[in-house]
Formats: sequence, C-alpha cells, structure tokens
Amino acid sequence: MNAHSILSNVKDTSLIQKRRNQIIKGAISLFKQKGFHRTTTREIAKESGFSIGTLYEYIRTKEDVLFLVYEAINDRVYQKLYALMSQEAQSTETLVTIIDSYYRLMDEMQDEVTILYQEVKSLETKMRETVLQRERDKVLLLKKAIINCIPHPIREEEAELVANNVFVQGHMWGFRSWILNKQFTIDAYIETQINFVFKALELPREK
Amino acid sequence: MNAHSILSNVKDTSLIQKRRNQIIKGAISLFKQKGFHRTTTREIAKESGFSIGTLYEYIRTKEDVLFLVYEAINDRVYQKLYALMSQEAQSTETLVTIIDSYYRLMDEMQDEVTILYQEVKSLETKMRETVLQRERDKVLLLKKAIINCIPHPIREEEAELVANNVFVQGHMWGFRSWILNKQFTIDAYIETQINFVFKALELPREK
Amino acid sequence: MNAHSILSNVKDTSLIQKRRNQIIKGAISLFKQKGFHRTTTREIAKESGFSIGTLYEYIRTKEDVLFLVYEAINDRVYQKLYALMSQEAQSTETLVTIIDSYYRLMDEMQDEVTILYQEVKSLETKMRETVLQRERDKVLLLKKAIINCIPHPIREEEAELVANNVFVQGHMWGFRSWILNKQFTIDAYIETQINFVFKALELPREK
Amino acid sequence: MNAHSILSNVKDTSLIQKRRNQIIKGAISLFKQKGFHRTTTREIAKESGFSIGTLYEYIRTKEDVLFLVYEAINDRVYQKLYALMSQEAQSTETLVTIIDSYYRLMDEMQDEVTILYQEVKSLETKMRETVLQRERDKVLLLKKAIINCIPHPIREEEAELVANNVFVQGHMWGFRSWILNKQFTIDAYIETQINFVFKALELPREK
DNA sequence: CATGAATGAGGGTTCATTCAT
DNA sequence: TATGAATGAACCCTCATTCAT
Repeated sequence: MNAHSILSNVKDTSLIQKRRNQIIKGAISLFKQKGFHRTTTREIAKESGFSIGTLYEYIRTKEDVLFLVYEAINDRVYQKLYALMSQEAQSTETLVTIIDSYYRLMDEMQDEVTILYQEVKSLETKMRETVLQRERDKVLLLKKAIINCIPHPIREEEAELVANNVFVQGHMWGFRSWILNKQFTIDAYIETQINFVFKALELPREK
Repeated sequence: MNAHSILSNVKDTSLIQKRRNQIIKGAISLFKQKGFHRTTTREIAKESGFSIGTLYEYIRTKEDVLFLVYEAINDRVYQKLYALMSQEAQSTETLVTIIDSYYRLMDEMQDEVTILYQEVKSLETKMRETVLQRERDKVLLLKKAIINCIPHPIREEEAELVANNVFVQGHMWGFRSWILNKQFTIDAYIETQINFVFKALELPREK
Repeated sequence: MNAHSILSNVKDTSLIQKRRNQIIKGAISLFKQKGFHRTTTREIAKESGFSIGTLYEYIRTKEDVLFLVYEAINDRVYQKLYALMSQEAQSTETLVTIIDSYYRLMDEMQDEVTILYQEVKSLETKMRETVLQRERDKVLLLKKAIINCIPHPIREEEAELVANNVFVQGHMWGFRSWILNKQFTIDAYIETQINFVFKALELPREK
Repeated sequence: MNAHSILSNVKDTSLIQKRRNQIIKGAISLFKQKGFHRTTTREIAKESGFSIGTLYEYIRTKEDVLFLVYEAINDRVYQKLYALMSQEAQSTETLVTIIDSYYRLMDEMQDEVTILYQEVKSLETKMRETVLQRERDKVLLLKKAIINCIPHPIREEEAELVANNVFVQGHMWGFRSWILNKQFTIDAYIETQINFVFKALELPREK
C-alpha cells in the first residue's frame, strides 16, 4: 500500500503526479488552518487550483487526500533522515548533526506534524499496517544511526527506545512548541535534548 | 475559564453536575470508538441516557462537550499526579514511584490520551490560554517532584525539560503503544525510561 | 417485509403514519410527472409539505419512498379487489362486475400503474420476494373470483392464466391507453375484453 | 423521426452505422443489468469499445442512446413479425405459427422488453408520435395476420383488440416471467394463450 | 476522427441546533 | 425540566457534457 494504490480516473501518470502534488500542497495548507474534518472537499479543490470534479478525477474519497498528505509528509521526513545518514564519517559528532537536523526539520514542519497527530488515528484504522510500518521505518533509521555512531556496543532494545524518544521529542517540539517555546529557544531545546541523549548513551559530551 | 463557565439553561447546580457527568461518561465512551467528529450529538445524548433536547439544556454547542471531556480527563491526571506528590518522603525512590505510576496511568488512559491528541488543537484555538495553563500545570507538578526528589541542585530549565520529556513519553506510550508494544512490555518500557531519566539527572540507579 | 419495516427516527407511530401518507401523496404526484429517477428528494419533501430534514426523519433512503409508494398503490388495488369479492351472490354477473370495476380502477390509476411498471424492476432486485408475493396475491384474488363465479369446474392453471391475462390487460389499459384510446373508449374496451374472457371460460354472454 | 435523425458530428455515414451498432450493443448489455438511469455514459462508451469523447461524436445526449436502443429493439421485433407474415399460406395454422414464434421471440428478448417497459415513458414524452406509431405498427401487423388467417370475417376493432392482447401478453411473458414461470413452462403458456385466442376468434382448435 | 482531462450543477444524505409542548 | 419533531445549511460525491489536443 502506498500513494500509488489510490485509484484515479486519469491515465496519464505524470499528470496524476502533478495534480496530486497540487492537492497535497493545497490540502496541507488547509489542514494546517482548520484540520481535516473542518476542511471541505470543495475548499481542497479550490486551493489546489481546480474544480471539485477534477479533484475527484484524482482521488476516490476525502480520506484519500488524508492518506496522500500523510505519505507526502512521511516521505519528506524519511528522505531527510535517509540523506543525513548517508554521510561517510560515523562518529558521535555525526549523531549530533543528525539529531540536530531532525529537530530543526520538526521545527519547520510544525503544522505538518500537528496534522499527523490529529489524524493518524483515522488513517490507522484503515491502513493500520501501512502506517505502522512507516512509523517504525523512521524510528529504525534513527536507531541505526545511533548504533553506527557510537563507539561502544549497545543493546538493540535500548538503542530503539532512545531512537523512539528522540523521534517523539522531535514531534513534541513540533506539536507542543506552544508550550515549550515559552521556556526554550529551539537552540536551547536541541542542545539540552542532545545532552540527555548522550547521557542516556553514556557518551561524553564535549562542545 | 473552567467547566463551570459553560452555560446551562438549568438552574440547579447539583443537577448540572450530575447531568454533565453523564455526558462526560457517554461522550468519552463514544469518542474512544469514533473520535469527536464522527460522533453525533444525538449519540452523545442517547449514550448519556437522555434526549437530545435535554443534552442542549446542559451545553451550548457540541464543542462544549469536548471541553467538558478535556477538563474531566485533565482533572483525573492532575489529581493523580497531585496525590502522588503528597507523600511525605521525598527521595529518588519517590521519584521512581511517581514516574512509574504516571506511566501506568497513561497506560490505563490510552483512549483518553488519544482523544486529547486528536482534538486538543481545536480546543486550543478557542481556549488557548486555558488549555495551555492546564498543560503547564501538569508539567510543573512533575518538575516540582523532580526538584524535590533529587539530592543535588538542578537548573530550573533542565528540570522542566526532563519533566516535559517524561510527560510526553507517557503520552507516547498511550498514543503510540500500537508501535511500541511490539517491542516492549509496559514494565520494560517504564524501567528503561526511568533509567534514562536517572542518567539525565545524573543519579545513580540501584535496583 | 412491509411498509412498517422502513425505519424512522420518529417514535410517534401515528405521526409516522400521517407523515408517510403525505410523502406518498407528494411522491406519487411527482413520480407521475417525471418518474422516480428524475424526481429529487428535495422535491418530494417540498411537495409533501415539509423540509428535506423532516423527510429523512421518516425514511432512510430515496428507495424507501419508492417502496412506500409501491405499497400504497398495491394496497389500494388489493383492497378494491378484496371488497369486490365480498359480495354475497357469486354468479357470472358478479364476475362481470368485478372485471368491470377492476378495469375502471386501472383507468383511474393510470399514472400509478405507470409508476409501478417503470420502477418495479428496481424494487424487485431488493425486495424480490415481497413484490413477487404482492403480485401473486392480487392475481390469486382474481383467480378465486373466477373459480367462484362460474358454474362449471375449471382447471386451476387455466383459471390462473385467465386471471393473469385480465390482470395484465388492466395494466395495459393503464399503461398503454395512449395507444388504445385512439381505437377504443373505456366502455368498449371493457365490453370486448369481458366477452373474450367469457369465451375463454366457455360461458354464455347475454347482455 | 427515426434513428437517422439523431445528429452526429461525423460525416461518414457507414462509420456512423458501425459505431452506433457498437453503442446499441454495449448499451443494451448495460441497461439489462442496471437500467438506463443507473448506467453512465462513461460505461456506455467503455462497453462500446471507445472513449467518452468518441461516444459524443455519434450522439448528442444520453437520451439519444435510449432512443437508439429503442429503435434497435423495435426493429428486431418488427422484422421478425414481418418475416412471419410473408409466408404464403394463410391459414389458422399460420396464425398459430405466428403467435407461437412471437411468444418465443419475447421469451428470448425478456431483458429488452423489460428495458422498454421501464423507459418507454421517458421516450414517449419526447417522441410521443414516433413511439406511438411504432407500437401501433407492430399491433397492426398482428391484426393483419389475424384477419388474413381466419376463414370468416371479423370486425376491425375486434381483430385489433385481439392483436393488442396477444401483443401485450407476449410482453407479459417477457416482463413478468418471474411471476408466470412458477406456474407455466413457456410451452404450456403459449399453448393456453393460443387456445384463448382461438376461442376469442371462435375458431376450432384441433391439435 | 478520436481522445480523455476538465467542469460544475446538482444529487442524496447528515446533523447541530431550536422550540413548542 | 424534559422531550423529540422540525429545520436547512452544508457535506461528500457523481456524471453528463465539452473542448483542446
């Protein structure tokens, strides 16, 4: 199951790609403002730059839009994480960079993260396995980074939980920054969180 | 702003209290199953044990129900945390108990936590200040517990961030347990998380 | 399966009866003009004298209206036939009266008959058994009348086919009168058809 | 008014003929399954083997397809009746053959007959005169057959009504066979109906 | 001549809310 | 206070038709 499995009446696949990108862009913009349920399909069509009829040439139901949006957001995060991991040198400093970049990405994607936290449950019901796999994949990337970057061996489970924590704390900044940024700048937040990670991994942290 | 500020046509305040408790119970049960948006006011009325007309004697809009539910859930968590902190002895062992109990509470309240994560954003728009304050209050309880329970001084901010992390990781177990419990039992999860907290706080952890 | 098995949100059964009669009356009037498919639920509501919301308090889907209409028309025909058969004297003259009255009923109910012929197929798919039974019931009434009214014995099958023919030729007058009444007055049509029936039944026909 | 009066953008008349035959074949197949209103033009195009754009090169509106189908079905019945009448010998035995063949044709064309009975009313509104003429033409063929085949003179009207009855009872078998074939085989049905016709015409019936 | 993407009016249905009883 | 019938705006989605390529 992936975005391509959403059926379209249109045959031209590159056009599908183009129109769906418009839909995703429009929908995200609207979902940010009012959430999925309060956004109408007509608004999505309009924001995407075409008519309601055309919208329904590229999707089957409103829920398809949600899935399209989920996939797009997920892809963006995954690609970023993946790119970060492709650096050659694998040192604790690399780990710092990865976590730092990830948090900053979450900062940029605050609204997107919020959308997901609000709606992932609805998706989950219909595409439990897909969504679950996507989430685990991202955590596993982080876990691998942790294992690769630290000099000493670590229990799988421990690495995975640290990865999970980092991952969710990233979301937390995105989702709860309205609480956090009364206390922290993004820089201070990242710095402190990285310190905690290093302590959890029993790594020395020299700056 | 609190639950009492929701207007009712009915004068008898103890009746209001009784009816609203019915509403909260009915609504939580329904929201767990289908979420706020997919639950109708008619269903809420029925589940609460009275007619749609009566429901509207005790609330003004459907959103009021959401707020009622939020307040009820929030109260339950807050009361629990507050009770935990009222123990006399304040040692690292107390901290372990507090965190452990909090995580187990979140485990019990998985569905409730999910409701909040799905809908808090809508609430936030209308009652930003109230909700923000509620969230901070809970974090501050944890923060106070941390400061009280550890033997050495700690920077305010650091304590607050640890509190935040613990708090959100509790949510995480509630909200994302469908991911986590493939890897961890609740016991293992709590154990490892507490270890991390102790490392972050530079406390020795003897079991 | 009967009209009562159509679900309503409203509890007051006598109100349901009243409103459904309004719906039936409104719907028949519209279906006569434009057929089932070209009539909108909004039009049905308006013609029935209430809002679209109210319409849907008394039915579940547009198809329910069709079934309501079918049942109402069927009832009317059945009641009439049944009443005709309750006359004491059972002679060939009674048979003449019955057939005559039935044809005149079909003449009055031209539009209703048309509705049924247009839409019974859609109903049939969903309620095949119900509709089939209703149709057979009406034919059986006629068959019984034939058997009772003629002085000599007759094979069951033959009686049933004659009944069927009379029944459908009644429809034919209703449904195809735009063809027939270029050639026949209703009186001449009935007279000739009755003659044929008598010949088929080998009865003398004195006027 | 006939099929040729339906306008087409295409000039090549033999191509028009070919394409329209494809349309008729596709449409009948679909109308049999789901009726006219529940069949979409897209489906008709697809079933016909070309694109929606091409479909609209050969028709102007969806109703045109209905008329095309009506004309095709009508033609087939008319041609059959016409062929039957071209036999030289004109005896009561010929009449038996004609009626028998006609009933068997209706048996084969059950679905087509159903389509017509469902939709002829919509057609009638727009092309009342055309359709009316077509129906009369078919009845008149039967009427002529009756007059030619019987040895004694008969009143025009009587002959026409018998023709009408035969005609409609043929439809009846097609349209209501779901009722009739619980009681009759096609052979028994035809046999009995022919007997009735002979009685109506006061002809002896030796087998 | 053939294609198929685009259109948008309009369809069936839902549901938060009101108000007379 | 409690009821539940009534309302109608608004929702999601379909589909006949057009027209640029």
